Parts: sequence; structure tokens; C-alpha cells
Amino acid sequence: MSPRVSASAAAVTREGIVRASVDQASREGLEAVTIGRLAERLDMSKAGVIGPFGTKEELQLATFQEAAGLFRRDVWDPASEVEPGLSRLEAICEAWLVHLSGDTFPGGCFLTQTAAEFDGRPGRVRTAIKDISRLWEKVIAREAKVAIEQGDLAENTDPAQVAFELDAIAQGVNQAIQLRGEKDATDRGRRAMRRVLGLT
Amino acid sequence: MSPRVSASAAAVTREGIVRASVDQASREGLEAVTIGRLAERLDMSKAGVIGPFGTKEELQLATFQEAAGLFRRDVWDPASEVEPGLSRLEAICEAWLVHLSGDTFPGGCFLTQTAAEFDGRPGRVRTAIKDISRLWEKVIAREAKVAIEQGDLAENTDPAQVAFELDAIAQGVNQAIQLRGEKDATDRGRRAMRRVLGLT
DNA sequence: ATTAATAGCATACGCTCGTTCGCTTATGAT
DNA sequence: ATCATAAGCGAACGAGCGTATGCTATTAAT
Repeated sequence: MSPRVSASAAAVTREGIVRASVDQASREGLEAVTIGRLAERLDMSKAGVIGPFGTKEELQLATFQEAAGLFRRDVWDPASEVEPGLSRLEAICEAWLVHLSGDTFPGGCFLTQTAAEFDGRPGRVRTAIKDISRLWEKVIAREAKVAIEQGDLAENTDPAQVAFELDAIAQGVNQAIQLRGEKDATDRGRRAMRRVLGLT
Repeated sequence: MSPRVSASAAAVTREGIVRASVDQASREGLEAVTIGRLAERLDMSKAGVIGPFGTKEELQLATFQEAAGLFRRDVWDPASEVEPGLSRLEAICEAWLVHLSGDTFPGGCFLTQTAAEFDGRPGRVRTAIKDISRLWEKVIAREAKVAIEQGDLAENTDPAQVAFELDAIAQGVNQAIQLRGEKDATDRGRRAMRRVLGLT
């Protein structure tokens, strides 16, 4: 009954499944992740893959949560060490742009991808996506509010509007990269974000 | 051999299938449109549904082209009657916002939806989506260029940047409506678009 | 050494998918 | 009236889907 020092074998296996699922979902969508192909890729049986989760919906939820953690690691964690306010907003934007052009998610922004996929399908997955999306908007708006209070953003600025616009720009960058293959998407995104933040 | 005055029976049937497919794809995605469910919905056999197209990929292409036509009808056609330049850009943005909050596509922006779904899957559908996306960016950039020449936008404005930002805002509005259910998404989008166009 | 729990495999289930094939109507021209 | 073409149905196919059921190793505790 004592807590383990190392993770159990099952936990390690589960983690490997989730990681493969994130990779697959990033490329082709969360619904296109099938248990059979995951099993083939991991050299396991279908029962062994779905076992730790029970149902595919649970696997999808675990996959999304893992992806949300990776986004947080890439974008929020580095920025959280910067002083709150405009500086942190700058750090968030820069980390965001690097994240979108990086290889954490080979198929592009996980949240945008899954949001488009599930926004018309009620269920626990959709709810999870919506919650993360709202949370992230609030995080940005909070920093914008601090920036306003510190006099780094115009007094009449609406924090939620800043969050909305930065989020929209990130979606635009993602589509420019993933669909149209534009090399200068990151530069365009940076310019747009800096304008929203009243920089230069 | 003489051309018909009225459409053939097959053409009428085909149009009905495509319309049902657009509706379904808007809600759940282009890949989630299945021949069996279309048949059930239209009270036809599966063979009758797929017959006019041959393969599902052809049906997907026809579905996307139909949706592109609806977008054009909603957004471009009304604006095309306005004088080129900034006024037309305003008209496009307003029609765009109405389109996004309207019921042409019950599941939201068709292009955003299918772009996210197919940007990682090479093929003719992806190419068609990419082409339309690039074309629309060019249409906006062209109007921005006219606006600059007419002195209605700052001389150092980059037309492609204007197109990028307006498109990004539209994506943001769509996600705010479809995923987060925000009632004021249209207002936020309008404010952001007007700022990009340098209006009040 | 024996036992109990864990981890994962092999198999099979009912279902839906896209596609194919032959047949039956209905239409329209001669 | 006859006949050829058009239009779509019914049935079947092989494949892949998510899930459930036993069973077999492996591990860990007694």
C-alpha cells in the first residue's frame, strides 16, 4: 500500500500510448486516432492499447489533457517566469509563435485542430476543449489587465478584447503554416501581435 | 444532342445530395459525411447516393466547391457591388461577420473547418482548400492595395498583412461562436477588423 | 516454493464503412 | 408500339472500427 518510488509498468505503458496518440491526433485529428493503428504502431494488441482507458472517449480525453500540458510547457511555463503585465504578454506571444512553428505538434496547433473537430459534437471531449480555451483566454486577459493597471496598455483597453485578438492571430498563423505553407507566417503573426500590444 | 432547357433528373438528384452533404459536413466535418447516412437522410440507396460521383473523394470535392460558392454568395457577391477599395473592404468584413453568425453553415465557417481537417492529409481535397484559401487572401489583398493607392490606408501598409489579419480575426470569431458560444464574438470581430482598417 | 495480483495477448463480436454488381423501373425517341 | 437509354435500387463484398471475454505469462508478496 506504500506509494511507489518508480511508476508502475502500467503507468509507463499508458504514457507511451498517450504520447503516440497525441502525435497521431496532431497530424490527422483526434477522431482519426484508431485503436488498431495505435496497436500496430506500438507493437501491441488492441486490447492492450485500450485497456488502460476503457473506452475510446477516455483515451481521447487523456490525449487532449496531455496535449494541453505540452502547450502549457511550451508557452506558459517560460513566460510565467517573466514579470506579470506587458512583459509577460510579450513573452507569451513569442513563445506561442515558436510553439506554432515548432515540432511539438507536427500537425499544428492541437487546440485549434480539435476545436474545429469537436465544436459541433456535444460530449465530454468538447467540454474539455471549451474549458481549456476559456481558461487560456482568461490567462491572457488577466495579464492584459495587469498591463493596463501598470500603464503599459491604454486605459480604455478591454482585456478580453486583447485576449480575443491574440488568440485569433495565433489561429491565423497556424492556418498559414499548416494549410498554405507560408514561410513568413510567424513574422506576420509577430507584427500583428505587437500591434495589438501597442509595441513599436 | 441539343442542350436541355431544364436540368436532367440526374442533375437535380446530384444537387440534392451535395446540399445535404454540405449541411452534414458543416456540422461534423467533411470526413464524417458518410454515404450510408446521406442515403438514409435522403431516403435513397447507398448506390444511388455515390453513383453521380463515383468515389467519396469526388463527393467531397463537389461538397467543398458547393460550400465555396455559398461563401462567395454570402460574402463576396454583395461586396462586389460596392466601389473597390476601403469601402469594399468594409462591406466584405460586415458581410463576413453576418455570414459567420448566420445559418448558411450551421456548424460554422466551412473553410476553417475543412482546413483544420485536411491540412495534414495530402490529396485533391487539401489542394482545393488551399487554392480557395490563397485566392481569398489575394482578393482581400487586392482591395487593400486599392485602398492604399486611394490614400484610405497608410502608405506603408502591407496589403498581404491586412489580408492575413482580417482572415485571422474571422477565424477567431468563428471559434468564439462555435466552441465557446460567446454572444459578443461578432462585436469583438468587428472592432478588431475596423482597427486593422484604421477606422475609428 | 507457493500463491495472488498484474499486464497484456489472442480472438471474436456486431457494426459501419466505401465500393461493386446485376437488376428493375421509368423515361423518351423512333 | 417498340426499344434503347437513363436513373436508381437491393444485396453483397472485404476491411476496419470499438468493445468484450478468456487466457497466459510475468511480477511481487507470503
